Amino acid sequence: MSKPEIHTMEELSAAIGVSRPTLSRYFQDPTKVSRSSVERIQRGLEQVDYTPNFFATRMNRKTTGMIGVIIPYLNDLFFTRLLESIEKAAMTAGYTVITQCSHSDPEIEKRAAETFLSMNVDGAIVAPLGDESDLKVYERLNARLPFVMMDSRPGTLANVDFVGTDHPQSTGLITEYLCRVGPPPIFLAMPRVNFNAMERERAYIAKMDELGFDPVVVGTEAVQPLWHFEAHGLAVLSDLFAKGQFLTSSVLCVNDRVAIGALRAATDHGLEPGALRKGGLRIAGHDDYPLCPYTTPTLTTVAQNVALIGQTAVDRLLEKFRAENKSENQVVHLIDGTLKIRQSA
Amino acid sequence: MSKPEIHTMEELSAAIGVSRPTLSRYFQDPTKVSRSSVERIQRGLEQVDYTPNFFATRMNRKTTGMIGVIIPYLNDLFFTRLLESIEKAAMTAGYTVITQCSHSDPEIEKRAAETFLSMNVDGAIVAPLGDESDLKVYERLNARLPFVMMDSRPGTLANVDFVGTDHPQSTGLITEYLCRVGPPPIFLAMPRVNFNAMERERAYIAKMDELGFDPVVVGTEAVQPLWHFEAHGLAVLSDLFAKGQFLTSSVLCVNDRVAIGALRAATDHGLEPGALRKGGLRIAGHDDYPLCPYTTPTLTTVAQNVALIGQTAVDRLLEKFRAENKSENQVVHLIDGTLKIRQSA
DNA sequence: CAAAGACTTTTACATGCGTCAACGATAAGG
DNA sequence: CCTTATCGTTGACGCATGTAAAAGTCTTTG
Repeated sequence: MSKPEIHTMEELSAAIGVSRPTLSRYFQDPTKVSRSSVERIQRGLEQVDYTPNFFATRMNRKTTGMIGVIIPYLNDLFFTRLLESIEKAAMTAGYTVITQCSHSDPEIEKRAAETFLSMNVDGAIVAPLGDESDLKVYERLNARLPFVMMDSRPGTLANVDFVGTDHPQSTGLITEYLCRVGPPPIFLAMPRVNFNAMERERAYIAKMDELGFDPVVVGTEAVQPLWHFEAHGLAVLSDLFAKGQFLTSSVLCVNDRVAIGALRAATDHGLEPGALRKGGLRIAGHDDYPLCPYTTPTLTTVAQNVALIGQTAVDRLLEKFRAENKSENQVVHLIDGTLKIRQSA
Repeated sequence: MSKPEIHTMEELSAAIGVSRPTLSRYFQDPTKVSRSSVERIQRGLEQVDYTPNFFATRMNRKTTGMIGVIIPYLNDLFFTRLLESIEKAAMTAGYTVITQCSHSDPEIEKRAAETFLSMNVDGAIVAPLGDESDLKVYERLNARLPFVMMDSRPGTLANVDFVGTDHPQSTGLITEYLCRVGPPPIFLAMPRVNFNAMERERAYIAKMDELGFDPVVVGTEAVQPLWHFEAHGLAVLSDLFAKGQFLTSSVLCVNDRVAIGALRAATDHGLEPGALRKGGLRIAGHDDYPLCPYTTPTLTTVAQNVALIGQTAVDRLLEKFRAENKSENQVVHLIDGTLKIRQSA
């Protein structure tokens, strides 16, 4: 960069002969400055290297143009897709997204929330960690900011906007499908610390009851670190196979990552899960993880509409920005899942 | 929140009877304030709800305590693992990580770099997009900040620190392995826009030459959107199978995601890739994607030491912080890959 | 040609906190 | 009890920009 560096608007204003406040207005919205000044400023900017200081601008503006997003895990393509759709929606609306990951640690989640408050973000979107989270963190955000909870939610939290999949619908859909085309499925669950995992488990049981079948739930004990979903599915199913159980049943997994582990367990035991093998083992998941079309066999699942969830969360936040403090009622968006029938069930 | 909210240090200082500068020093480092003041302040903080303003603190400090990180894709577990290791290393060192994703768009990558400059981050770590990136963006960052490039690098960029896998070593390792235990592999490449993809391709050719085999490279034409690696592997290999080629060869894929697509192609064509099938099709990848132990067959690959790469990148940045402007020479850390022998080859 | 009107620009103050130099208090030494 | 050294405290200024109100400027109208 051979261009001389200029660090403040003051210097810039001296360099190109336009007053500093005019420059300030130019950088916020060039149309608020007269045609002639715009040209003078633009000619000037070509000569030097200057960008307004991020902190100084944000500190004084009423609105920071920033949205804070917290997700629980990073190493999960479901959340990265969600994040991607949020970032794109926010970018389109002219907002900057600041992402923080809780890394499965409630303490980090709490710190991230405090950071957002101290940054005066315009709003926050949070996908909560689960049972171990401090609910006060969410209440605090909700009380002080436009706030939307996403993906999963604690049952006890009142008056918080929510956007996520309609799990009774989505899990009901695949449960019904599995029952229709083969033996009724058992449910390969997870330790009951994740709100969605619990919702899906309940939805499975409700649908089974409705259809007149006996629900069977396995895998609620933690045998692996919580976020190693594949390892969990593998361990639970391997264990059952070793005992000679469920070798020719249907298995509905709480999510696709668990299902991928389950597929491995099945293959390890010489089984080939698939819809075509009437009466044989079938395995299905939930989410439509991006790798589902590439597993062997390809994985039957229910797709969450990730793009719509992210977009809706941002849209709802934007609504709240406009509504200011006209205290509205709680808004809950439940989005339908879509059956993705592939080879595994 | 029944606690009264306090928005400025000024108010807080009035509320608990300690001068504002003392509070300022307390929040930066409590040991710089006398024992008695610390107690007064802590008692006061229990009564009210206050956090120092993020922007105001950052604007005035010489050092912002922030590290900017840019990664090219989000929907890739390799990068999320890298990000995770960076965040943990940075957190341990007391730094806050601000992450931006380029979403495969050089324009976004450029904006992210500008944002970091305007935020006065203490340093930046960038995993570049590839051939389409504007190299001036990296030069600009390197000239103005402690800067480390990570994962892959443009060949033409001089005097920039780098941390990444030693691809001649890692790719050489698996090429040699494949040649040793079976027929010499063809290389399932990618369009030549990704620096690492090119490095691995060259490393494969070099090793094949060294071993006296004829290198064969396929898949350099783009048939899918660039970042759909699995779809690329599937499409390229399916195409070749349809023409009756390479049905019983070995295939070294440029990375594991491509290999996962290749596995699917093989299975679709009734083939069962595996090391045990002497003379039959074998498929291997590169990276040790977290799902490799769960694919069918489990995927043989070379692991990149993600944790070490992330840690080293942060460490190097910290070194540069201390070194100030004592212009040191360029430092390049090349980290060995490790062979992960599984079922597929 | 003067006055009114519609914009622009500028003046002056505000934002929330870091930092230094001067100040004050406290404890050790005589 | 007074002096000196030490350490923590505070007043005053600085940081890079936003913003409301006052002061231009130029065009339009009577």
